[in-house]
Amino acid sequence: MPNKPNAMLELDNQLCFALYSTSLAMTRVYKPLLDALGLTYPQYLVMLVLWERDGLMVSELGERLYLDSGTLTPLLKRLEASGLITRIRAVEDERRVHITLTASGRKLKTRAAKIPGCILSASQCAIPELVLLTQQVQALRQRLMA
Amino acid sequence: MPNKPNAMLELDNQLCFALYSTSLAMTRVYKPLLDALGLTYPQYLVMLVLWERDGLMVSELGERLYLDSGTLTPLLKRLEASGLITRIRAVEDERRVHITLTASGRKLKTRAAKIPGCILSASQCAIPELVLLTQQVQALRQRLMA
DNA sequence: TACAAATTAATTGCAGGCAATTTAATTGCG
DNA sequence: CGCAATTAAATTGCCTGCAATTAATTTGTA
Repeated sequence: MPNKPNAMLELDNQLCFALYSTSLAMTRVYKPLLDALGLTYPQYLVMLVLWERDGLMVSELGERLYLDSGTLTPLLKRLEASGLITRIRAVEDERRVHITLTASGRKLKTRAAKIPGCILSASQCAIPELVLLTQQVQALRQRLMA
Repeated sequence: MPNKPNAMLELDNQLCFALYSTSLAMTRVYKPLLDALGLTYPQYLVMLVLWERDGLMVSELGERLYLDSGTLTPLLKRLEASGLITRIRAVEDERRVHITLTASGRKLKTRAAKIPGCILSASQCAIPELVLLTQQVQALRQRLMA
């Protein structure tokens, strides 16, 4: 009965592509702001986690960001090389590595505090709608991971 | 007045991270389905475009997917090596390269037609909500790119 | 017509993501 | 206790994204 038999295969009908392309568009908006801090977008996410709670293990960072050690280990080495974090093996269990902010890493939070406002204005979106959209996308994520 | 001065910097309040993590979660759901077709997710997106309209130039594919030649050229070479497309320089303007489906590439559409239904059921989401969410995310993309 | 400007892909180099494997340390069970 | 199973992080290899540059072609204009 549908007059478009392949409507579900059309690119612009697909939520996956909307998410994919919008996420990349978002990263492009962040790029100049993060360049000024010397961070990439995934590195910024790690810093957000650590600014909330310092001293996490690599695996705890991974649970928070839904990323694995194959992604995080080299990224964390670069953050360490930038002087923003330290990577220290736990003495009580030497398999574990604790990620801790340096003074410089903690200090960066002040400058980063300006970023969300810039993104908000770039998104041209009222805050209540933005909060709702965030919750809807988060709910979708939970269903996809189930 | 806010009791959470840094609420905007919290990871789970950020739309960007919701989009980023949900887009990656979506790709993970696609992975086993696309493995069966021998495609990666971005390669699948290129195939979606070509199934809608064949013979596009690299730059037209890029406009449709919001990707540049630095991403597309190697990806298209891999699709060519897989025997799904041909890359042919236009005779009327030899700067341009037309991307055309092979018989094998056209045929793959039949098998791919089952994928959207699988994703729909994985998303555990009613179609009207899904359509609305897609439109909202697309609208955000347009505002971010403005 | 000659030649600078533009356009289109391709190339280079770097930083993710992620599957698969490896290394090292710890747990737990016989 | 001894040793297999488990766990945590690191490593390897491949495929994106993307900035910056290059190469080749075409356009437009003096």
